[in-house]
Amino acid sequence: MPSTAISFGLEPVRVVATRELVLEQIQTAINLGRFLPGDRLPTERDLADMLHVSRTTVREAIGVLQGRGVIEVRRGRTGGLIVREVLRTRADLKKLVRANRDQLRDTFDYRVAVESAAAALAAERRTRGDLATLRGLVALLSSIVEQEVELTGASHVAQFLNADSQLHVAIAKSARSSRLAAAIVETRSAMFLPVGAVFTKLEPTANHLHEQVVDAIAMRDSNLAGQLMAEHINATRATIEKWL
Amino acid sequence: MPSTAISFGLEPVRVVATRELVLEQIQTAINLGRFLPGDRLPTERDLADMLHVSRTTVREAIGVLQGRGVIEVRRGRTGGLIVREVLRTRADLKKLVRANRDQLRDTFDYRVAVESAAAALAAERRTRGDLATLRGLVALLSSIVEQEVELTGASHVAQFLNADSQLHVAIAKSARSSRLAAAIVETRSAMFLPVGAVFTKLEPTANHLHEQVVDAIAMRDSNLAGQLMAEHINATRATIEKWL
Amino acid sequence: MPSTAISFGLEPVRVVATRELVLEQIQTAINLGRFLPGDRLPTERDLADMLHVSRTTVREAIGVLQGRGVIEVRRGRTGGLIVREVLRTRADLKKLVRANRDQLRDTFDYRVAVESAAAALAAERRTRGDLATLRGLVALLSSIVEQEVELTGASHVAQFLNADSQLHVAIAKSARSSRLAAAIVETRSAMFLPVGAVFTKLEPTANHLHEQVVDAIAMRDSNLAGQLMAEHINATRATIEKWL
Amino acid sequence: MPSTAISFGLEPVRVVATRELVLEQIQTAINLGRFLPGDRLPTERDLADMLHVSRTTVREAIGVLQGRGVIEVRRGRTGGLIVREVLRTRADLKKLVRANRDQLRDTFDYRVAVESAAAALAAERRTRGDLATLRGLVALLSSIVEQEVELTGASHVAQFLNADSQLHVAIAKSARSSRLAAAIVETRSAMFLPVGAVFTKLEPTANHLHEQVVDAIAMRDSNLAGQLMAEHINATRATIEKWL
DNA sequence: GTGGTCTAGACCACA
DNA sequence: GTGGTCTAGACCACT
Repeated sequence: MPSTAISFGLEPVRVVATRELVLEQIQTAINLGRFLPGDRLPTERDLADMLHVSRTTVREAIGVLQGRGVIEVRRGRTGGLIVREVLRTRADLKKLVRANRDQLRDTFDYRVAVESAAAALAAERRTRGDLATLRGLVALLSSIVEQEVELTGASHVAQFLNADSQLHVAIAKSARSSRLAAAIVETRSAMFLPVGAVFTKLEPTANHLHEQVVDAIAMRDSNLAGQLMAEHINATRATIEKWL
Repeated sequence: MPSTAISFGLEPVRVVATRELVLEQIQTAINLGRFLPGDRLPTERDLADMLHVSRTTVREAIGVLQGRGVIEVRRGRTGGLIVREVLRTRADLKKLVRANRDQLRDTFDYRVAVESAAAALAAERRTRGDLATLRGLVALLSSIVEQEVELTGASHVAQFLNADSQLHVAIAKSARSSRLAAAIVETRSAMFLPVGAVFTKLEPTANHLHEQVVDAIAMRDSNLAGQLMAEHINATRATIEKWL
Repeated sequence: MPSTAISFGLEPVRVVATRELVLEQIQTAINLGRFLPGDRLPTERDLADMLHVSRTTVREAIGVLQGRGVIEVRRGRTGGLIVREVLRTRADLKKLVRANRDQLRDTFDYRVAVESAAAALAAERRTRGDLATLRGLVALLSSIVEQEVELTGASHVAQFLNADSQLHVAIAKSARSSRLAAAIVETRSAMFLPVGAVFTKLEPTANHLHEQVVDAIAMRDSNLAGQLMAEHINATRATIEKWL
Repeated sequence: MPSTAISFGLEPVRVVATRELVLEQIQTAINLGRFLPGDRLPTERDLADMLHVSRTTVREAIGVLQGRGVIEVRRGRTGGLIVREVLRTRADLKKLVRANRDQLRDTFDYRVAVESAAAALAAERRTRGDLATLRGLVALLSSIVEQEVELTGASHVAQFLNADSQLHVAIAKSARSSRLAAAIVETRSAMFLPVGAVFTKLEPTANHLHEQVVDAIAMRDSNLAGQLMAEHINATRATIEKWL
């Protein structure tokens, strides 16, 4: 039963400044691997257009990201906003992740719920076009896993995560559910830190469950798709929990 | 695959004014039946304290609610903010709900995902205290269903919905998942209109599935709890879809 | 040409508290002789109803009037709000009036404008009923002038002023002009002090010009009515100016 | 004779919120043509200073004006509060004016009274400086009337009305009467709609009576000045009445 | 003691 | 440097 303190269900509101939202958007995009280390972000002007805010506001967010060491601003013709290689000691990361342990567990519970539901619904609702997209993304992931690693381990993982995110979102889209899709994007961004901390190099098996999930979706086996997805996420959870 | 337009995952930010958040909080509390028609909301000053905003901001939200006809403002010592009986023709409601049909379906998909996950987790994690709370709420619901109806049908339903909301949130709390709890609160508020439109009087069976879900939670049968909850919500969905 | 300071015609606004308006209304009614010394005002409750404000607000105004010595509050069955005899030395009054000399002149200019216009229009537009009313009021005034003076001089004058005000307002009403009527009421109240100060007893001729004005109105002689009214007011002005 | 209902001269008080006064001030300034379509009002902060109120209060008034479509709000460095071109069909205007026909007549009666009184007094009291000002304004009006019309008819008229208002107020100032001046400003604002509706383009003769009035003032012919002014206003009245 | 109004000042987002 | 938003506190009018 609700405690008397919130007996009316009224909780303090959190004011969100526009610049925070902008900051979050860009940081999230980087976290999700949309921009890999060394990549150039769109110009300030383009970012402002995309986000429907003024350049001033974008600049403020950029300033913060620069301060965080996430991006580097280079001037001149060859310049722009360059995503930096994130260099953090694993010990630092572990400390950081541990501090948010409860939140992490909460997020995992939520991920299992939404991602397996999305997979189950996708099995019911996917079109042939959806399936092609999913297969394509699985293939892309395989090629990333198997590629010659010329990059640092971190970048390799980042590249994988980018495609991985696309796949999970594509599943939610095949499920025709915008709320689930939004939830997936949001939680993946929230998980970036622990995932980046734990997976410093790709296991050859990283993509196996993906294939099985997509197969289940192909076969329209709703229960199986949901179950496999839950397994997949719980596997990640287990790996991280062990590491902690 | 994501369209090129959002190829970077950067979407326009939605600036959220504090007053909108306040408005949403209060409207949600009313939608969930935390305040029944005829009830008095906390005073403006108390709301401001609860929500950690200034009275001015609260008043702006109050003004909107007044404009919507949701509350009535009475001045003087014995005055206050009174929740109004919402009087809309069923035809109007049907039109309104139909206009948001896609959104409604999306919400139901999402509800099935989060509520059944919450029930399943609750079966694993509930304490004895949680169970007592859940049983208590089920009993409360039963008594509401069985009571002599001296109220209007709408008020009777509203009273039921309030206790119903409390039960569902209590399940999420038993699952020790704040994200799921928040999702449940949010979606229930979003469903306020269609539910209010369809259920104009309580069926004697309205509470049966609740009992079964709580029994499954009591027996720590995770799968069953999740399954029954999904059934429960899908039953509501079916009723509404049929009505449309 | 407007000075640069108010080049936009925007001047500071004066905030008017409700209690001031209530105070003004009651004070004005007394100034105009609507309530004579010794009269009882309506009860607080009735005043509140008449003025469309709460009793609290009326009480505040009453308090001020009591403080000014304008009314006396008597408790009990025979009690009520009693208008007091105003006792001021003539020297005090002269000082008071002199302090507002400019304003007084301004008001006279304005009175000449509106009252003679009202008289002129009344000559054009009066009905037979209007005329009867006007004649009645002139007769009333005559009877007051001629009556045995049992009262103090001040009360006698006050009684006269009351009827006098009614006549002037009746003329504006015969002119079918609410703006002019309102202006007349307002200015007469503003003139109360100087007039009360100067006319301590009634001249036998006090009513003569009234008769002539009403005659002109009866004959529908617009110009004459306006001219006589201007004369009438300018006579008062001259008397006061001489006294100052 | 006054009805018993107001037998004590006590009428309901009208509570005036500061924001209403502010609204009125700004709307009046625009009505009088102090700000022409396309002009920028002073900034919110400046208006607050001028009107001796807080910016919040100004903003409330601004919001109403925006809602009325009277001004347009532009953000940013080059933004501000811009007076909009009022576009209403003449049929709409006619309907609007007709609805207030009684009030319009009342206002005209009052205008004749105060404006001709002001002109008459100005003839007696004007200084040489006043005369120069008056002549200047008449010349300005002439130049407006004769100018090549590159503007829309409405703007041309608005420009004329602005100077016209200045002239009439200047006459009241020459009369050394603040009450008359205030009355003139107020009534001119009240006539904004009908005048704007009727005079869609300037007649070449629009300024002729002005010249004659000022000549009469110059010659210190009080009666003539008042008479001509009355004629001038009655001419306008006749034009409008005919149009209705 | 409730809602209604106003203030003075601050910071934000925009162009 | 503009409008947009929020705050904290005060006083007022109502019942």
